[in-house]
Amino acid sequence: MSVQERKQRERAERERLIVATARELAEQQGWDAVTTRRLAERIEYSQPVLYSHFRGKREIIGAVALQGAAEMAVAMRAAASGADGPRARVAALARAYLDFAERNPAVYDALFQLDGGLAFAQEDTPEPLKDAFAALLESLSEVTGDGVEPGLFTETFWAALHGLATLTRAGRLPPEDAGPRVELLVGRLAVV
Amino acid sequence: MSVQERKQRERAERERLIVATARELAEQQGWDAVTTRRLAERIEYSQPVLYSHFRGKREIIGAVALQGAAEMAVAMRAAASGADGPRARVAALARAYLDFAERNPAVYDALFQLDGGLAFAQEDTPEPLKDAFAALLESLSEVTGDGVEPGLFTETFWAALHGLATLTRAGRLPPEDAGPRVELLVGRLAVV
DNA sequence: ATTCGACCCTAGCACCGCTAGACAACCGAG
DNA sequence: CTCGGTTGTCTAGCGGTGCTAGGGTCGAAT
Repeated sequence: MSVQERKQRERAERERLIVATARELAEQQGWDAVTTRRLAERIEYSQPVLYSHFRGKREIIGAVALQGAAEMAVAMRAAASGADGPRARVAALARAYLDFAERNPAVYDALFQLDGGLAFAQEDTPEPLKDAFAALLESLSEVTGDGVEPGLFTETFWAALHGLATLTRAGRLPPEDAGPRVELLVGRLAVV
Repeated sequence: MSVQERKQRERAERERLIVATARELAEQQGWDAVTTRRLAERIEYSQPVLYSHFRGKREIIGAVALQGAAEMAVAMRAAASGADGPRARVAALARAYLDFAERNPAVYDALFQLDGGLAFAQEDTPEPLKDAFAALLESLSEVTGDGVEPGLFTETFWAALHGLATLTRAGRLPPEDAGPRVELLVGRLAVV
């Protein structure tokens, strides 16, 4: 049995390598540069090996997205716990969100921009995604205000942050006033 | 001279045909289906003809985007002029924006999601883009509130709408509560 | 009528995601 | 210890992509 176990371990290790390499390549040169050929070459296997781990490129993107969601949840909770009071917490959360998007553009794209074949906002949504949303909700439910469902508020707040993140990075918004825009958003949306 | 003029006219007409066909194909089957081969076949010319009008696929996307920006500006002003009072005007504007994004997904993508090679938020930004932004600013500057620059407010409001539009269409947000989310956003961001 | 230039098409390049089928290496049974 | 069979990997190739070089045709101007 130990032989099979070793093989399984090696297989899992190689799968991690694939995901890590895809992510690295995407962060370095963008997702367009992540081709199955290049990816295969970097992990020093032939292309078909990729398809023994994933159905296709889409699933690889999905795997990177899940990894990113877990990291994002951690980052959100860290930012929230480092601030005093609901208002400051939400401000810190918003800044941390945009910071994450800016520092990990490829991961952010895998999560929210590209098709990774993942289900969102449903029962069969993968746990990391649900948890990342929960991390936002934890802080945002403190400033939701009366008569509004916290889930709905979180969705709206998140969408606003997402808009800022994507439009800024796509060059649609000038990067200079990023700070004031976040302040404005938090100041108006959060009810203290 | 009249021969040259006729040729120029025919050339311009064909260029319009290319853009219209690209847009149509994109709305019907998505931008992935807009390949130079398919596009060439539909306009009943060979591929290289496309390249005598545009540098490449990117520029075709850009042309569709410019067309869309002009239409969007018209739609925004129409929605604004049909409502009484600043608050109702902004609500109508927001609904019209999301409606435009939902009804013309391919055009919306060309504008804000894909790379059409256009400059945004700069001096050399094409006029239609500037004007679409101006159309938003006209209504939003009425509800900006004190101590906030209307341009900054418009950018923030727009980003929030963009987030709602893209996340909803990408299946990241459940479509059911789209209405309440817009209400919440307008209610909190707009200062009456 | 002839030359010349503008125009368009055929054919092809390098790349893409993905897969069929050949081959080698290794495991377990006799 | 040998031998079948399974498991795993690779080479090669399919149909597609954006884009372009080069040849040929056709009409305008001399």
